[in-house]
Amino acid sequence: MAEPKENVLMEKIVSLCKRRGFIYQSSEIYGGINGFWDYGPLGAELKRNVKELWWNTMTRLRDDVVGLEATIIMAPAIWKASGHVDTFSDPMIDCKTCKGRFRADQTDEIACPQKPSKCVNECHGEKTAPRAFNLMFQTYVGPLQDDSAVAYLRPETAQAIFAQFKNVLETSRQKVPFGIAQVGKAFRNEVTPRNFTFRSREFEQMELEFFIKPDEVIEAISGSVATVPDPGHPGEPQPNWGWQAWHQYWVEERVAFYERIGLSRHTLGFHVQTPEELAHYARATTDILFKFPFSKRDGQGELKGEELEGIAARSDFDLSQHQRCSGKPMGVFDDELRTAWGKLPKEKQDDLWRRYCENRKKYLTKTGVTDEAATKQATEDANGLAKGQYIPHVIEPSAGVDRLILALLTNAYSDATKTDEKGKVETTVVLKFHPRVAPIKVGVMPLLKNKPELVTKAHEVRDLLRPWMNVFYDDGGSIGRRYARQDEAGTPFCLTIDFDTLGEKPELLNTVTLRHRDDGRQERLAIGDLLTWLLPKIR
RNA sequence: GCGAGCGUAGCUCAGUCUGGUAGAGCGUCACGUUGCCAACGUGAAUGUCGAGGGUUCGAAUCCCUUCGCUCGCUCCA
Repeated sequence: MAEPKENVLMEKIVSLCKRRGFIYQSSEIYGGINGFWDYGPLGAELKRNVKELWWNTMTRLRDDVVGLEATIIMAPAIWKASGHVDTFSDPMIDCKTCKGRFRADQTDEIACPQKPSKCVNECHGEKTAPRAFNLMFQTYVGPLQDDSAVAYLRPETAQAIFAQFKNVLETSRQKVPFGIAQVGKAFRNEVTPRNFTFRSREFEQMELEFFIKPDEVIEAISGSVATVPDPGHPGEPQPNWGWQAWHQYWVEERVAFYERIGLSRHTLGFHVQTPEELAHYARATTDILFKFPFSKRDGQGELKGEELEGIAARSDFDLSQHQRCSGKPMGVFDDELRTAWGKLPKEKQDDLWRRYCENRKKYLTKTGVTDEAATKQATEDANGLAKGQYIPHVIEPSAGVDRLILALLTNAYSDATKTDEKGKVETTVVLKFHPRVAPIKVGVMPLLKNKPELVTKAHEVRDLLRPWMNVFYDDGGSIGRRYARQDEAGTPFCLTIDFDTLGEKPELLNTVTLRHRDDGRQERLAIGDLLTWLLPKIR
């Protein structure tokens, strides 16, 4: 395989991250630990900005989403209900002869790589016994380390949202449709961490669970479910939206978010999961991808991209599971539904009742409930619908923070080599972050540091801006070198305090040079106008 | 976890084959200088050559183990 220049780009990014203090390897002085990464001074600011923007966009700027911050260790039963205890532990078999690794439950289906005419369990390769690969980190709660004390570090933040659904519903004065958002750490004991921070064992997620009414309920209340328009943003949420409209709405909302922080649509990719790829409970999943240098290529040689976020329509699976496993009701009561139901013609009632019942039964049967018990429970659930009760469905936009950070770094990276008059070749690096995510918003520098009046004035400008944004003060070296340092950190603006600031040209008294990172352009701004100029650009 | 490659200063890398006790460029720091894009001068710091063990009079260099990184199998946010 040709050594692609993409790998060279990745290497440049990794070394820049270390050199400038974005990302370090965890525990480096002890030799490091595989799959764990620390954020340095610039990385911590960048990450904080990204999480704050997400939080503000998803919760504070909306009426219909509230926040949650749950613990990392939860009752282990949650992970039984969610399916993680079972599905995260595929028994695997290794073949010592052909070096292949196979799922133990598929050895009679997969062809042997060396003898494709035979399947794996018929070939003569020397195979290991099946070994469990549980991807959840285990620990013990309390001093006794026995089986009853086993607990897990959460492999996703989502389940806490489902587990606290009723509490939030009852204390937030929200009604379906509404969402619960959470940002936090999650842990997966990945078989092979890869691609810098892209697949880590400890990572951070930004997840929204947006609860909606089942289509049958929409139909009962609004007469019919809105048809989904052509691709694109479907506009302001409407009462007659079913899961498809809501799913499309969230995909477009999320893309708009990425665009607002500098990832234009052409840097993103989309993957609509095929029916075979979908989890059995999912109605649809659209992945938003970013074209990383290490991404695989499609038939035309175009980068396909790697997943930043998945937006899944998960039906009522999660709440149903927790209702079934905890024995606590997870349904909601909807007065509007009860009233509307009473006014429906008998045929319509019967039709909706039958469809809701069928969907409930389909779910219950798939979880292993006997046909008889499933019929009984589904009938009860459908009778509840007629009284205004249902289990909400959910749309889940789930994003990886660290992956997004890596995407922003990759997207921002730009370098150029130039030769000076002495023939010396140097490489200049500019990180073209969108000002909203840039770790340092503005560099403040006196033109010369041996002129105390310049330094004093520069300190004043720094102190003026500091309460509002992350400011970096620098008086070391030539002005060009200081600009270059800020370019490498991705600082969008630099302010230089010069003799005109002090009134050498009286008409320029109390103005500073504002220098733009991406093109070096300069303009003159009054110190008194700085905040009104800067704030809209960084928020 | 399996297979392949790699690991020398903050970064990029030379030195490893042919053992003799560690170097370059860039960066960093201090002082001087400085009139808008990595200017210059002087001075300084930094490595138990990824870690541990072995062979040897002597190991960055040869051998073993281990940790980490990259790539493939597998998995996902």
